[in-house]
Amino acid sequence: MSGEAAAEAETNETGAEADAFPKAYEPGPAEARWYPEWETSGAFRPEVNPDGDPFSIVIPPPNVTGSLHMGHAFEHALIDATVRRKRMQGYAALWLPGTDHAGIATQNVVERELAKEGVDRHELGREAFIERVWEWKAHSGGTITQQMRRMGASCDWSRERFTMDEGLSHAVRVVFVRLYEEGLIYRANRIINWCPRCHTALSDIEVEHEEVEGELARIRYPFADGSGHVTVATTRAETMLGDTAVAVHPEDERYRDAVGKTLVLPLVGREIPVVADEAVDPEFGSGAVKVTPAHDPNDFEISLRHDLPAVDIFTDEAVVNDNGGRFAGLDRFEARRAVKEALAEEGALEGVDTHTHAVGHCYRCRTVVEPKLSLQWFVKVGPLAGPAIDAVRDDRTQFVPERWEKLYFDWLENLRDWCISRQIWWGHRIPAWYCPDGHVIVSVDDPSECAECGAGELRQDDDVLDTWFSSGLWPFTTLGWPDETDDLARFYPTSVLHTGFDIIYFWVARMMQSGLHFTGDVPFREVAIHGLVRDADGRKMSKSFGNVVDPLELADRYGADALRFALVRAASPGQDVPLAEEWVEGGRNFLNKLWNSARFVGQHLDGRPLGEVAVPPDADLTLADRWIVSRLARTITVVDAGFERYDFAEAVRELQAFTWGEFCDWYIEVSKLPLGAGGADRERAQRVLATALSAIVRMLHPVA
RNA sequence: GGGCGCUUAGCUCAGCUGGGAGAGCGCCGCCCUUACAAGGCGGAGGUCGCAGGUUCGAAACCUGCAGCGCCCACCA
Repeated sequence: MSGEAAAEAETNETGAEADAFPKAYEPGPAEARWYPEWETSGAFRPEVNPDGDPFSIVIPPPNVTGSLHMGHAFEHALIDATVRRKRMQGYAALWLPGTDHAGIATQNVVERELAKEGVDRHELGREAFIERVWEWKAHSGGTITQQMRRMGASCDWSRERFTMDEGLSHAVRVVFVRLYEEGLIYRANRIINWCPRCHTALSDIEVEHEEVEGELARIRYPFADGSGHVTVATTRAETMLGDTAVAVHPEDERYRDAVGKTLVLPLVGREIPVVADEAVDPEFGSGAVKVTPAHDPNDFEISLRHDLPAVDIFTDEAVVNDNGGRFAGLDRFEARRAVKEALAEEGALEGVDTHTHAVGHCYRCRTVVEPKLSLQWFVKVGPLAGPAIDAVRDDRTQFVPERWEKLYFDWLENLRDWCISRQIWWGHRIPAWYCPDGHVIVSVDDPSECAECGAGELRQDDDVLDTWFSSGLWPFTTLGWPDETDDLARFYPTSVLHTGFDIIYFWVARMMQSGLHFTGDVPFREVAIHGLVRDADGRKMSKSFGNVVDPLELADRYGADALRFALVRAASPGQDVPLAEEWVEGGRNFLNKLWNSARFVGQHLDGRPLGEVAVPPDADLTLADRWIVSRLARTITVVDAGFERYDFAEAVRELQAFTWGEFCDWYIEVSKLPLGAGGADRERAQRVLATALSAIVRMLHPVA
């Protein structure tokens, strides 16, 4: 911490206490000593600059699923650099910290913990289970905040928030009720993405598509009147058990006569119609599509247009149910094999081709997602997306680098309604109640009777909200919304959001929509997108790869500042940052160099504090003096510009090159002569040295 | 099927508005010279992916190609 170097230099007035300025840079004790002092003195609170203009950043709240990883350390280093710099510039700078309850992810973690004890959450029951998750949260959340302190994060802990705090939970209800009353939240039976492992619905972006070498089975469906057959192609043969029609394109000559006729579904015997629908691509396969309304979104749409029934053939575990007749009890992949075999026996299987296509997986557990017709809550996003697009179009919010805007626009322009209900226990329970007569009451406060019929027996919806529903409100709920608090007035809109490109859809776009809708203003003026931390060979850090590096371990070995320095030094805007232990070692070496330059300067100030000497000399400057002063001025310009564009790498590299290559290698060496000469020469060199050192230390403070 | 990014020294990368090829780490040689061996001094190392084009001049701008990586996608 260069701030400490300066502090040490100033307290070490006599230069006599050798221990106070050891020969080697020892970050451990210094970091441990200063952080608590800074925190308790209120140095991290915006109130330290009471008259400053507000500058604010809300943390992308880490999930309370475990501990911090290198990605967090990196992101926090960038945020901290930004906030520290603004604080130095006199802004009332706020970095608001906090954590996210992370619904499915945390529930899964706790369920795994329970499994170790041989307990299933259903045995515990809902309340006891949630109790357990709160215990887990207390533990994990505490770990995270301690780790952030260890890394030197200058956030205002007095304003720490959690997505399931009382205040934020209240805000969630207010938002839900308001959207419901505006007709922007509705409940409907629709095809959603179902995870058979997590037992819950997922939104479209919670599904990760992956190219798979699959198959395309051609199946013959005979006409009921015995006049031949229609061949359909499918990647999921087992779903034919739920077919209720076959569709062809209305202009397709081949099927002109077939439309309106009846087919007999093989294996099942159900009579199903041939319908004509524009959605069918006559070029694909045979041009005839089997229609399974309960298990395919396209087919569901077709079924609505032709008034077809939907037959759900799966249980919540994706095992064939009673609608699957003799295949009941088989898991969907077993069923696929069995159905093909049975079809082959009947002579209905025309053939099977290989076919690569994308298959959706649950982003939390990697299980293959099952499209399923289900009664869920949705947000109608159309009216929300427009303003969010406009706000970025007219630069009320700017992305850095700008190219990410395109991604943002593409997504918002093609949004489908957002499924927000989750069939899990950990999260914000949906504020909807049902009376015995089927009336629905949506309310901020728990109702005691049905608003329509007065019935007293109300049952609350069992589901909880998508975790991103509450994190999407983060920039204003953390500041006190819906109350009109001083903080909300002062710090909203926030200044900049530092975040990764991977959550532009999940989080950034949602905050933009909700922020604009509920506060009338954008949630942040800028979105600075950073890359991913990778290993020294550019590979993604992953547990299965065994290349994850624990930030705390590196911080203990080289100092938190050395780690932050190494991370930031590689952070060109939007680029991934590779990290090897040697880079961190290099950071530590640089700080050691700086430490020793401070030690040298301190030894030659005749006991005067650095701040007192750091004034430009009035005597005539030597060539060397003028050179270093001009180089310093240039460095300040470049470093400043780098920070301003969030090009931290540029700023830090320049600063390092100047400090080491020019100030230490040349000026300090040259200064030894005038320092030894004494008199005015000595005084002049002292002032130049102190001026430069002081400037360097202050320029570095945002990072280390 | 769309879109984006990358390709510069052994490794990881910077090079922003065209005119000097750079950094960190690694490597080689000599130095424990009282700020610093976590260091100092000196040094090796690059047809800037390929092919064209624009220009007095291109690593940088344009076009095409190749390789790598990422994101999105309800052609069964």
